[in-house]
Amino acid sequence: MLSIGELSMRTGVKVPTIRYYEQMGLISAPERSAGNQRRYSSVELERLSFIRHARDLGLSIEAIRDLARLSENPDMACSEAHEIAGSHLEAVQTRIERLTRLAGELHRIAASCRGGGKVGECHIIRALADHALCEGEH
Amino acid sequence: MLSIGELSMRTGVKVPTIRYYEQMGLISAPERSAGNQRRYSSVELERLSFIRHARDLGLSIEAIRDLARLSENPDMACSEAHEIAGSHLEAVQTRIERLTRLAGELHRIAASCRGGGKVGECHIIRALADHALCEGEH
DNA sequence: CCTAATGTCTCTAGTAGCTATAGGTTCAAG
DNA sequence: CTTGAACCTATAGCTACTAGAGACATTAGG
Repeated sequence: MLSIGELSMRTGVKVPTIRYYEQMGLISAPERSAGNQRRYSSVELERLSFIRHARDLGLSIEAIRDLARLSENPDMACSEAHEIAGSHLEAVQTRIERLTRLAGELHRIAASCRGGGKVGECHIIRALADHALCEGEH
Repeated sequence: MLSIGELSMRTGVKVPTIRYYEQMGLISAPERSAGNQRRYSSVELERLSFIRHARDLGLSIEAIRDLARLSENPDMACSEAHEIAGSHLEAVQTRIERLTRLAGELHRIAASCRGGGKVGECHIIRALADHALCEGEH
């Protein structure tokens, strides 16, 4: 039986976050010690590791709730899991593209100024004030 | 003199967001009509465009507040502006790298399953449950 | 000039995913 | 048995908005 602190260390999920997940219904309420402290078994350790990993991959709490529900019914078809992972992948790729365009723009803006002059002539400020100076859209 | 709705249309910033920016001190409280409605001049139009553009580039409200303060003192050195833009660029690039690694991992996970089988043998679920199956770190 | 439709006002609460604080209780080591 | 760390609940805060309620203002048409 693990205390919440031990569970936290083993999974890398912070203590308040574990309690938060319990509140959100991502993990179920565990047993309690005589003095009302949470005591976890290896089942919960695995479940929390699963959640941690999925969070690291950027999945939302909602998506994880769905996946976790699926993983508890091993006989269900896994097309839903496939769909969740796929649509998340798409979202991530979209975000990468967007960020890449932004980085290009920012690079251009930042490079236009060595930081030595006065704000009055600063290209950064000017570029930010005037969208028309941008190369692409964002 | 523009109403808040007209200002919104011209800048692409939604009406409640404009009021929110005013509350946050990003823009100052404008004049009011006889009936207590906000009336904006072109000064505020420019300022809000500036903010909009900077937000589009992903800058935080905090950073924008600093930049906007700078842009009002044209005699100040612009090294600070340079620094803000530079450190933001760095943050964006870090995020891109991280996301790219994640996308690779997700792609691998999603590709391992065509969605036809049962959850019990699903590689997506298994991969999420077991970090050790991952290729890189994240 | 009146009416109806639309726009605007303030205030409050909700979103995601936590994090932090306060004030109290329990546990484990010495 | 005492002490100090870990734990408990409950509440508020974070970012950057968004949504809703209920009341007032403006404007175009008749």
